[in-house]
Amino acid sequence: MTVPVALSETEPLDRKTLANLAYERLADLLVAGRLAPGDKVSLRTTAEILGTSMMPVREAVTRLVADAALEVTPNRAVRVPIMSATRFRDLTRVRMAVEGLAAAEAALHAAPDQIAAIARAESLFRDESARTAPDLSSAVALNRDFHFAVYAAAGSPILLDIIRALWLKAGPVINLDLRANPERLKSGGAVGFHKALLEAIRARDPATAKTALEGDVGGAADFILSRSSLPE
Amino acid sequence: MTVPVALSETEPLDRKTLANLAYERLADLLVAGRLAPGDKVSLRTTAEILGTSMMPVREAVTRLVADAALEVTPNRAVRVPIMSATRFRDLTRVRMAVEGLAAAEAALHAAPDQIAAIARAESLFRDESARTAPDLSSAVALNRDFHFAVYAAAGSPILLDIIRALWLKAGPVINLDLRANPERLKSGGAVGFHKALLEAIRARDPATAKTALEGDVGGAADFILSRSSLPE
DNA sequence: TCACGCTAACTGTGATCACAGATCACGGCA
DNA sequence: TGCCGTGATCTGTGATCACAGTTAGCGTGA
Repeated sequence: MTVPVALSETEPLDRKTLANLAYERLADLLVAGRLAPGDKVSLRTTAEILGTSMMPVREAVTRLVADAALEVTPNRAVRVPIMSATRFRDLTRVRMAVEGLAAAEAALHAAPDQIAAIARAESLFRDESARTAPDLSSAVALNRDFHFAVYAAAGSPILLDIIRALWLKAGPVINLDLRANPERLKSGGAVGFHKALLEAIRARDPATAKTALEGDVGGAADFILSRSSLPE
Repeated sequence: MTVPVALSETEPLDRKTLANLAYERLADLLVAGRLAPGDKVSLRTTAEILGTSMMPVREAVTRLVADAALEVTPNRAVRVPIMSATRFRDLTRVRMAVEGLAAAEAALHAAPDQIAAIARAESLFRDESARTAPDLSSAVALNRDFHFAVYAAAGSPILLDIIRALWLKAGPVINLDLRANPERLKSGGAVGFHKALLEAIRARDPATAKTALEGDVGGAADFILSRSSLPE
């Protein structure tokens, strides 16, 4: 049996088990900052909310715990980990290195349609940020879309998985902070860094792409650390 | 209550659940190359071997599947993924970048006792490799010990977790190949690269450390790709 | 001898139950 | 009024059962 090329190049999508669906739900909440550090996640309660038995939720939570996106405390309670300033700095360093690498690779390898997708995502995020009263949930989602459009263009599935795991850890801190300090959307340089990143990718300039991304990630981190609501 | 400093700086170890023990067992088998690509892993069978119910194994396998260290085929069978040459190249590129970064950080931040531990591990691996008939299982374990002594010295828990996940993917291919072609232990440059890496760390030279590690990882990968038992 | 078909044994997934331990709120005592 | 003890209710962990689907092997047919 022969299959169209476009189809054979497509990644096998996750088996649609209830556990995978539960995982995606929880992962979305985490990267969107809808779950805050310290929030408890009960297996039975979320199972009831999702309308399933405890089993799929249990599996989803197990995976998130393995990624350190959730943690189970010694007292048998699952919660979003409380990130110390030290750990946040570590996370930011790793993100700048790994996502910087992905941005550089994207500059080298992005196909025309991928560049178009990145440009589209950049435009949507810029428009939302420019509104007088930006919708925070939309802005968070559009920021994520832009970043992952770039990372997808790097053409490395393994790197992409690593970055996804990093965002699960960073989401609660970064996007919760954004909801608390929405002025970062305007005063922060996100829009500028995105524009620079897009242009670097268009120019096939990996070094500048990496620098732009590091500015974006590092800038937000500095902002949060200066407000320093983080313990330790 | 006050606790000794040395104690408070220690990482909280994994809760000793049966699921965690099962995970460690399976992870060890994978990084040691004792499980080959394509090998099937039955939940019930391994549960019986470990003397538990299916439940802990199920949880361990779930985590390994999430890391792509195992996969469940569309026909409901869990197996070690079969790595294509393309994917192996991707994995190697990412490993060189990430583990290279860790090596550089280790050169910058390694404490004296950490350097001593690295030197000890280097020596043990060198001795084993020099034997007329090296024990492959020992050599594989000692190589792992050396590498992770370096990565631990980088002082980044997050980077360490990422690298652990990479080794779960690489182990079956690399260490299975080593068992098939044990001459790589002697002809390959591992011992030399390790020595260079150790010296670079001692000299606080991150660039050289990164280069040495890239040589080690890249050299083994080139050897395997040239033998090219990998599909695609 | 080869091919077909059937059954029996296996697969992961989901649900349910059991259990030990921790938490929390309520009530009684000082 | 303030504090301590206690039981009801919650927590995750492990075991067991049910189910639908796949695989593999054996026997029967041509």
